[in-house]
Amino acid sequence: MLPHPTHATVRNRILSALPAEEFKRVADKLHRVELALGETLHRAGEPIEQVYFVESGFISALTVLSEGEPLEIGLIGLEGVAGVSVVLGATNSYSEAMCQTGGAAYRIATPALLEFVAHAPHLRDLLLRYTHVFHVQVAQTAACNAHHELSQRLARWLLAAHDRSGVPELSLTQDLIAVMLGVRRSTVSIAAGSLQKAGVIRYQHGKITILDRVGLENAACECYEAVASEYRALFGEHAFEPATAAAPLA
Amino acid sequence: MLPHPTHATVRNRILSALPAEEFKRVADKLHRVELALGETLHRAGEPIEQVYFVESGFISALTVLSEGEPLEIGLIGLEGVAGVSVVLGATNSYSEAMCQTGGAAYRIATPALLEFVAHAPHLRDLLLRYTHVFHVQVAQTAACNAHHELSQRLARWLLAAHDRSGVPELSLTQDLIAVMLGVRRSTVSIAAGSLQKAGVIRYQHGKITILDRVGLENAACECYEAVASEYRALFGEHAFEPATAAAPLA
DNA sequence: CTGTGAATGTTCGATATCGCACAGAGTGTT
DNA sequence: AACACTCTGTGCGATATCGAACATTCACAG
Repeated sequence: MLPHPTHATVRNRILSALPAEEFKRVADKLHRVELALGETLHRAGEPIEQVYFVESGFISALTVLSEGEPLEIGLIGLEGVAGVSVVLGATNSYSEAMCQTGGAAYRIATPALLEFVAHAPHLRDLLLRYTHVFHVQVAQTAACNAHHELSQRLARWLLAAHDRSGVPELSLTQDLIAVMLGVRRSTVSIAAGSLQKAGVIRYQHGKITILDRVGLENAACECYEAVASEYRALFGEHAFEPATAAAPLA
Repeated sequence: MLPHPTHATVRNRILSALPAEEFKRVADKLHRVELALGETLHRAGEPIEQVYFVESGFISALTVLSEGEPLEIGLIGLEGVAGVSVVLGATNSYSEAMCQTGGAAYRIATPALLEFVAHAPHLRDLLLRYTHVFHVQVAQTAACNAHHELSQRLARWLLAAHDRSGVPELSLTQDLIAVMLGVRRSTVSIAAGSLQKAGVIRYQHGKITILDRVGLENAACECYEAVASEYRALFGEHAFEPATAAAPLA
């Protein structure tokens, strides 16, 4: 894999949406990095040195509460960027950004990105629009956490993960999902068991396969669709679809 | 009250932080409006025609879930702006903005604001920074809703309302607070009763008085301080203090 | 094939909140 | 002073999830 992206092969939705001229300018400063499972890109409270345009896999944004466990507030995949808050003037990360899956990204040093943002209007607009839809995702999560049952939230989360990873088979343990959703693993076990009985997912030891995407959408709360539609409103109809959405799922 | 703000008397933190030259340019386009209790500034899904720089009282940003009740995701007071997402490129509001208290604001038509943002770098930077801290507030709320007990969340909310309104006596029923926090009124009644027994607040028929600010901070979860410190990091040490903070509370 | 560790299933008492109902207390109006 | 209405207190069965423990099943290494 080349260290710099090309406009033809880049998967990240923001980079691929750039006009050729801006893409060419920014591509030189982007360096491909492989993301290991469990790798932390940004730590809460610490400076954001690099910004990551996700190419594959997905990143969890986690709020760390002092008493104990982190809790996921948003997912970032190939539709987005980890560390985008530097564009708003933040220097340190308020959240933890962790790769849950293994994957890849193009990364750029924060000062270089800010330099481009000041002189590349399309990139700036795309990053601001992405900031907005990420904000909507977080806001919906706040309401969802307060009001929806775990079974619905689990279905929503699996849909979001599917969208962002682009593959129907996810390497995820129930233990990990429990931390993301802020509940006990045993509660996830029960909810996941129901989904499996209903035939919409299948899982065996850390591998979850989505068998029935529509069934999963029906099992999820409205929050999935609310976020997806905001993406579509700002990025167009196909912005949120995984690259391999057309491929058969099973 | 004059229809346009003056730099000497404006209370809104973003407007008052503008350099004189930019303030003068934007002041002409700002029109003072009184906000009635329960008035809706923006409706979910509808265009943001006007942006409001809050002068007094506070605005709730609410996510409306289809099944029923709205749920508050953030509070906006004189430190901020309602409708700031237009700066990120959004045209429609994803949330409901409602005035919970009665108050006042300076409002500006969205196209006029966007015109200024393009040519007033300080205003743009301030609005982007405010967008960031509001985002942090929403993110913290997402975690808080999932993990913290109502008694802590209630204390946090009262602190935030106090900061944003600038007065220790708030006209708020438990019924209203219950909707904001997404719980039953009877649950609020129990939590508020504990706080009153402990002597940190007092309330009678829709009036809540904060008697012991420090006691309330101790009763609140870390989420209050986490958001406040992010404000301080981006707006300076005093950005988040109510104008009347030095005045005795009781 | 077999053992080992990880992942998952299951149970159970405890708890916070729900959802609802009704009583009591305060405020403003006539 | 009496009334009406709003706001608040309280009780109670139902429920989702907690928190913890233990049993079981699967995948992989040797």
